Amino acid sequence: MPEGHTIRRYADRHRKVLAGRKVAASSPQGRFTAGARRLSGRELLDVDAHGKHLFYRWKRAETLHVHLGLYGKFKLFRKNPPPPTPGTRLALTTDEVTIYLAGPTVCELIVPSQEEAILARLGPDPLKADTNGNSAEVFIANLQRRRIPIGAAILDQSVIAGIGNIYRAEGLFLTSIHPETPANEVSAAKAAELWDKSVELLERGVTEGRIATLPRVPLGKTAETDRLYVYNRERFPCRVCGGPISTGEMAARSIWWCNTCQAA
DNA sequence: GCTGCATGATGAA
DNA sequence: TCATCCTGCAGCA
Repeated sequence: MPEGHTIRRYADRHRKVLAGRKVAASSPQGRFTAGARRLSGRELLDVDAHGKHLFYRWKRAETLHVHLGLYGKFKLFRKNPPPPTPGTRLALTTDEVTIYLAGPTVCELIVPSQEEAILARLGPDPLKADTNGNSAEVFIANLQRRRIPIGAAILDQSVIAGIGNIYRAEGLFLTSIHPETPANEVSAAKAAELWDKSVELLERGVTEGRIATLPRVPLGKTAETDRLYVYNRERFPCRVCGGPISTGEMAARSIWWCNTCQAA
């Protein structure tokens, strides 16, 4: 379930439990044995997140780069960890915690030039808006350079980093932008609104640990569609106007919108 | 128990 | 545009 908020939470959690400690590493699955051996026993210095990418920095070793893709997951155990499943790509352990990583698209060691290349092809991260003062302007400029529909543009991680399929649909709905609108035809003011809404939604996701876009959602178990406006809600009326929710495909992913609330 | 789909991204065609 | 990576789970028998 990894959009940008999930990745940020992993970074924060892993920094908290691993930074400043020597970490034992192994690859139960065997597909990262050499890398794990290289890291094992080193001290973790810091963990960074940008968009959906994670960077683990070590004393006297290369940087561990992880991208979870669609299936990847971390699991953290404080004590009595179960044995790793056969698919566990990487196990990180200290005296206090055991972390298992399964199913990532990327799990590799990289040198600084490779990290620079990764960051160079990522757009601004709404979760870093306060440290990168010109992020909104960069995002707006990125949109103005593209003629593709904005619903496709904001899934492109080089335009804005960290948005996934749920935030795409919800962000466009909450800013009344029709997903088919060509990116370069969205006004700067509207684009700024979309950036601000993305910041707000992702920050809320980090705080709450799940994606909720309705103003008030009861804590505890709720169906996903009870927390959202349009995503996966083609069987429900629009929460704002009562009209039908439309669905289709854009950038090879399903998308949902309201033709009335989101003007073409 | 099986099937298909999912909050992602890439590389081949 | 499509197949692939590879995991978990909802929905259905």
